[in-house]
Amino acid sequence: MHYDYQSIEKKWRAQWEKDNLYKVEIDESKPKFYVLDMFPYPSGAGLHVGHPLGYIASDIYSRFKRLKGFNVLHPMGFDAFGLPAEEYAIASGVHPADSTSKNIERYKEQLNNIGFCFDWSREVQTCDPKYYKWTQWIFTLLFDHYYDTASQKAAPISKLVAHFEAHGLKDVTAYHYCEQPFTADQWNGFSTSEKEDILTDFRLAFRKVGYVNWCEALGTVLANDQIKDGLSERGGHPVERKAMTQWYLRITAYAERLLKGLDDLDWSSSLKTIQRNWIGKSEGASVFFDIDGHEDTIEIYTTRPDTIYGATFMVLAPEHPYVSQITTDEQKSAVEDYKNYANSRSERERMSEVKEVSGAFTGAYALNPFSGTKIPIWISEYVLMDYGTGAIMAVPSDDERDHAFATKFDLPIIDVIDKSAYPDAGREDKVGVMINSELINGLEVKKAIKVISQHIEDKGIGQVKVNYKMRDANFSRQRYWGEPFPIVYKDDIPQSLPLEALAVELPFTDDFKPASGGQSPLSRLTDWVNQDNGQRETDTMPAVAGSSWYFLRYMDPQNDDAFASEKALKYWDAVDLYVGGSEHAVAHLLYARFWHKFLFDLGYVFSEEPFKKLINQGMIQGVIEYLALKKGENESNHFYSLDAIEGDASDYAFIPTHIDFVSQYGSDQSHLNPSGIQSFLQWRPEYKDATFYSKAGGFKADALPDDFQLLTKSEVGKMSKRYYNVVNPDDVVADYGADTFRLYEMFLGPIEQSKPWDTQGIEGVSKFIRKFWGLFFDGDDFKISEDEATKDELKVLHQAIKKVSADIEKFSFNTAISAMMIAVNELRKLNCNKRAVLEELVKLIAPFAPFMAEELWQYLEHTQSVHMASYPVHNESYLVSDEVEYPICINGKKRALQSYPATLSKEELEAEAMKLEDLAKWTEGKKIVKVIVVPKRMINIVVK
RNA sequence: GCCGAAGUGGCGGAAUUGGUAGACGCGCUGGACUCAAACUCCAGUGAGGGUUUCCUCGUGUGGGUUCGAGUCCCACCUUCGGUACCA
Repeated sequence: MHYDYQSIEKKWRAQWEKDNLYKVEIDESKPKFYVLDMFPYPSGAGLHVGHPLGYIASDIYSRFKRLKGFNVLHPMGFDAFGLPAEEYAIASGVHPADSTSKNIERYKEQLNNIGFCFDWSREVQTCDPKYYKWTQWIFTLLFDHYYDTASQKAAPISKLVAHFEAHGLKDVTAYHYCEQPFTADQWNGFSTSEKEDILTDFRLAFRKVGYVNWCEALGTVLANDQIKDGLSERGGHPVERKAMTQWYLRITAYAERLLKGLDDLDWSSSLKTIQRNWIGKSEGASVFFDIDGHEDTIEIYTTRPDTIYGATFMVLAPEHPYVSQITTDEQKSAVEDYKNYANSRSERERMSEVKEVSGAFTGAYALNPFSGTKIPIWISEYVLMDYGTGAIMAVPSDDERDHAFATKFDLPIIDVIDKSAYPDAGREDKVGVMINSELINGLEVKKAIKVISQHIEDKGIGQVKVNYKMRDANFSRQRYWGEPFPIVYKDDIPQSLPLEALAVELPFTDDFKPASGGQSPLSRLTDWVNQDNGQRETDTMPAVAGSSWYFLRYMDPQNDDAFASEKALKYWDAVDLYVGGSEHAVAHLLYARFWHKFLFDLGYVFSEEPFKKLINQGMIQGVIEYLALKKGENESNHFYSLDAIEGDASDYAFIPTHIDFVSQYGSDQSHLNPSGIQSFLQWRPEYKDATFYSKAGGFKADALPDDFQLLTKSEVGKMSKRYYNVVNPDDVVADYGADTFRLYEMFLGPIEQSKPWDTQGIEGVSKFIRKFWGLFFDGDDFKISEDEATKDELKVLHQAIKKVSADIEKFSFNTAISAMMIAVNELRKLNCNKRAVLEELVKLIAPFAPFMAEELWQYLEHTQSVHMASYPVHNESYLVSDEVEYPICINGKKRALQSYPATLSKEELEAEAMKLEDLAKWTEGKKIVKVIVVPKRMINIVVK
């Protein structure tokens, strides 16, 4: 019988929806399993074939776990706030709420088309006030807490205030940035505003003036990961540094826990490394240097205190607060000029430039605390205000940048380490013996670091210190389409709103353009801004806000009294398997871990880490097909086949063409044939008069020879609207069916790997599906035998069960599919149509091809869904063979193949092998040194 | 530059973790069916040589360990991803 995937899939999609087949509830009688996908941003372009890769993998795993008896939570939702909808609104006038909900509908349709087992009753949309009410609430918690370093967890600000009232800053155990000590009396005398200024240095959500990545064209601040090569990732606009008051989250308080927590996570080592590098822990010392003729001292941070005798100058960041105080009159103009220069330079200029050393001398001198030498203080942009203390001791002998700086400005260099024992060591390697360093001469570097650090602490000029590269997270965006802050300013003092006042709903507007002076569009809505109790914050939260806790909401999505009930949070606990792209390696995964730890500290969640196991699916890329258009006078007129290009490739412009027109797409032979050229011209009529050149010469479009080929340039790249290479899963599903599509994406290779989309092989899995189907039919009749299965049939079946189960557990879906293909091929050879075998096989394939499996299950006269059945378990006894085929090797090279009864012992096998006549020619005249027998594997005879 | 991952047929990729390299699929070649084509089915398919049942080479390159290496060790090359003045 013909396998009619279209009617089968349509039928079951409707039936499953009607039955609420995938709805899950808390069920204490079953073990739970939480499978999560990174929820998508619903863009206007819709899903392309790359998006479902991870979803298919997690879907198979979810279905497998359910069949294995787990209560599986497998939800889906939408990361619905974000820049693209707003950009689209500015360009088209369509309100982001409208375009977003339309896009979400489209996404859901596409997802359902593929047959995912999402429990849609648990859907979450981050732009829904019912959802972001809780995003705002968590923010208020962050605002109202600080990090207590004694208990190593978050604690309420009220506790801190009580401490201040009784003891001032003294003995406070908190992670904070407050530098001015104060007593209890002073605190109690402070104004509300002064108190708030101090509390700001403690709150986990706080405001500060920061240097931010300002994008004028987009009218907003961007995160580092939204910038590529100094340009905004979206739109490619220039980005500059600008000082603004912004909201920040004090994620740095959690740096150590975020770092330590990685150790126990089942994530790929590369992902963990990325996070470790991002956190960037370093151990060193902070040291105070006296300034010649000034009261103040400059604090520096170094990981190489051992080289302190080699510190021949100091460098401050241009923004360092001391710069103006210490600069001498003679140097004032030079320093001012340099500060202006550094400030004016955009990120792009800094990054695109070849490293060129620049700086200015302040005219001031510091005193090296150990050698006592007067050393000049410079400023340079290579020292960053945001890292360490914004000041360094420069050791040109042992630091590349300091060396380059010293060379350029002719500053002294003193060698302090004898590295003659390590000829391969570089300038910054921590090896060698100290010289020219009075207190530590003769010590090895590692020992010297310890000894000098002790001296530093003993002298009271500094202390051993741990530093992190990670910065506090900028949490403000000057945009419309995001969560409003639950903050009201009263006399400029920010106050968090109580839960009863939440959600602070995003007010309606149809004017999305940024307001002047870096203000969000919300600042124009004065009725909304001005409240009885003060003025609202007009910035909105960044996209990471909503995605930092969405996985908790799925556990109890309708709850209006809590972000999720304690019962749900305790039952579902944490995500057991998280599948998503590595592009979220830093921002999302780090912030989500941070929020989760914070909620854990407060007792709202019951696990310290949110994502126990994480798999990064690779990207499915597109192939971009370019046409070579000759540059020059008749710009729009001359297309060249790739093999007819004359001269330099830079004389040609390569314009992307729609991949639908290209024959042998993605190969070396990709080309436009005459009908492809006609399609191209219909699409781009401006080229209708063009001439097309191949090696055979130039032709007008209406005079192309039949065999004309215009070779195109194929390049693997992003699948994107702008390259006209987007492949919509709906089309593939329409052509081959969802089951084939699912199987094919999995069959392409390991899910972690990236690969270009290529439909070449899809026929293979399509054929497999039809063969599978065919096992159940004789002509048009469903025909199944109730006879007992033979030994051979059972062996084939149980081999498949064993392999497929093991492969799913290790996410090796491509090999699981091969195993099923092998089983089907073998059963066809055996003409097997026995229920005892085929019924098990249907369950085996159900997670991969849910529609076909369900249809066959119904043919097999079951009334309950196959997706609620239980997964087959293999029986080892069917797998044992009576005979084992042994390769017989001479010196490790296979020379013969021989079957022996499986029961033979090592000694018997050796004796049997020695009798083989085939081996005579290899052993003749040689001495047999030894024989290695590995039972069930191989026999190797070593001769000399 | 630094960190991470990976290099296997014409292609996507297997290889029980040190034990028959190339499973499975695509593509290609030949054959059957057909008036013909598609579908389907059968056989072959790493390279080179002997052409029958055989031999040599072969997992990025060069070395090493081992009875035996795609797998382990050392050095190098290439590709992809991350990161970038982090003191």
